[in-house]
Amino acid sequence: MKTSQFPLNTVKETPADAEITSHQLMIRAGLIRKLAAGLYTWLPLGVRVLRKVEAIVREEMNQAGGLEVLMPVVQPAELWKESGRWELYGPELARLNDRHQREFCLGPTHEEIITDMARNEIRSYKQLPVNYYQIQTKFRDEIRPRFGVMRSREFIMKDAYSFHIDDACLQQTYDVMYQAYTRIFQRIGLEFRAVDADSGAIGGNVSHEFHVLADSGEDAIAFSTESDYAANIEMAEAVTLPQSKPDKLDTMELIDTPEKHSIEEVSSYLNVTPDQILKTLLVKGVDDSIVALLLRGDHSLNTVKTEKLAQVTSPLTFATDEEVVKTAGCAPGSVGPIELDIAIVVDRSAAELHNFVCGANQQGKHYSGVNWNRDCPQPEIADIRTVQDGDPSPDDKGTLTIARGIEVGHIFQLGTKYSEAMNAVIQNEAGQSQTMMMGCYGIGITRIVAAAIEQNHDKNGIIWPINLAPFRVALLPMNMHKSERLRKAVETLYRQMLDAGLDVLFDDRKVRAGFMFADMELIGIPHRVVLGDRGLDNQVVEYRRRTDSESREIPISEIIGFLQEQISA
RNA sequence: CGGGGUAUAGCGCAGUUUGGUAGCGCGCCUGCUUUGGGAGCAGGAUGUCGGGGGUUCAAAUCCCUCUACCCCGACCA
Repeated sequence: MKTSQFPLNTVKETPADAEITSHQLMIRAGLIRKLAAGLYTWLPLGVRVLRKVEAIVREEMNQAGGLEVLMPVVQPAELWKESGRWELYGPELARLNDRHQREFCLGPTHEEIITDMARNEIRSYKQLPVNYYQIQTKFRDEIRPRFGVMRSREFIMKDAYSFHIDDACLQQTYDVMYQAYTRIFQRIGLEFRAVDADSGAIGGNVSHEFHVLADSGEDAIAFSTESDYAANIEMAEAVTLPQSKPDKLDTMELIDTPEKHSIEEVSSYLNVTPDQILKTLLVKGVDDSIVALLLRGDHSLNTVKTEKLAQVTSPLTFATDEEVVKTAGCAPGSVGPIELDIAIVVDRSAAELHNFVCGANQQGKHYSGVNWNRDCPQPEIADIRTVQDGDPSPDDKGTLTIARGIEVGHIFQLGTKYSEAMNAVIQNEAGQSQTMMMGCYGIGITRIVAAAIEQNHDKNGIIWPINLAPFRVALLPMNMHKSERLRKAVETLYRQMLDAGLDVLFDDRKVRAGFMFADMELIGIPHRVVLGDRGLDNQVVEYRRRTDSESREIPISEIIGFLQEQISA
């Protein structure tokens, strides 16, 4: 391709409304333009990248036995009412009426549609397992779209849905998809992790997320230094951190802690470390009750884990200050478990404390030297804290490291959540009706493009992994308009590159050298070949990798072979 | 949805306090010179000052109202 036929819509200035690097660079490099909040137009250069991602995903899905389908964006309300999600989904589901006032929605995901298709098309266990997928536009009316295509309202997703006769069969396909996803992200060329995940609103039990590692990621993931254990921090099991048992137990004392409310204040005032202080949080429980949650002072509450407790409400809601006063007899900051007559849950590590400090349920007073059972019955123990960097890995191998990740893929074992609600049954070997098992598998195609940039850029622009690059080679002539001999040589080289199957962008614009260099670095072309009159005299080109800081000379006759080697390496 | 902010040329911004009929940089067009890291000079085009209403001789500027967008919180590929 020549730049004269493929205009680069690059801009020098950073747009005011783009916050993160990938968003800024996508605008600056001319990949996307904003239409409205969370809605983006993909320009030609961006589409080339998008198609490369899609092609890899499609190949690997086909390779893994997936069957491509294409379902509508607009979906009838009836199916959503059948699954129960018409009511459950909330305002994120964009609803609309047609001219006959029939209700529809814009598909945020396609479980209902595929389940409807499957129940119509699949009759017998002999047709199972099947795994349908599509690469298609989704719409979610996000409360707050942000970060460009990272969290947009309209986006492209690869979504796959598998159907099975039993659990074992589902597990098998799930494993195949796990492997396929691993290959996809390897081929795309990003540093990633598969992590244990919460299955959230989609439903089901087993689930894994695939995260591209990047400091700007919205999710925190925890992984072991010694094993392949990895989990979303929401899910990562916090193991008990035992406290060395003291030789003798202190006596419990009531002490004045005037105006000392936070853990830090109490800690420095009493000169005890935060891990010796018990933190008491009051949250709303079922049936308008209040529940106390106890944590070590240096630990923080994990809401995802806590919401799974039977005693508390979901979503988790903190008690108001008035409710705290009414329940504990004092304001937040002095609350503790002693003689507190409500449901109490203590975190595993907090249950290990001895001689600890806690609130006394009297304004401005704490107890010190508190011990479980002697001073206060030990409450129900649960894992309700968020793991921290340096915690032991739950599999007992190594310690946990916390990293930031961008969720680009998520696979679930749904079980019969949708097939049961929508009566997707088949006949089994014994001739009886049986509800199908389902799995579902998503990849954010548009998000991958942003994540790739987030992980791979420098001050000059994007650094594409070779398999995502809109063009793999940039061919830059120096002042071609002044030298007919150079023009001929570069045109010849360009044709030879095309004939050799190289994905090359030939910059035939009449612009200065620096301008070309800056543009090609901004749009992130991995390999750069420069040819000028001087090089022509010596029959050499200058070659430079996007990640290199120096160029090297390669004989013109060898450059194509050299590039092919570099690209396949 | 709650809290905060912004809206002036394609982009980035000044002008608003103190009303007088719109400007800077980048980009764009033309010409000349230049040409190995986003060139220089000269000339040029481009604005319902977010929309509507009001006050006034006069509104980008003051008042009312609506809208869009951005940032902070809960969701997710």
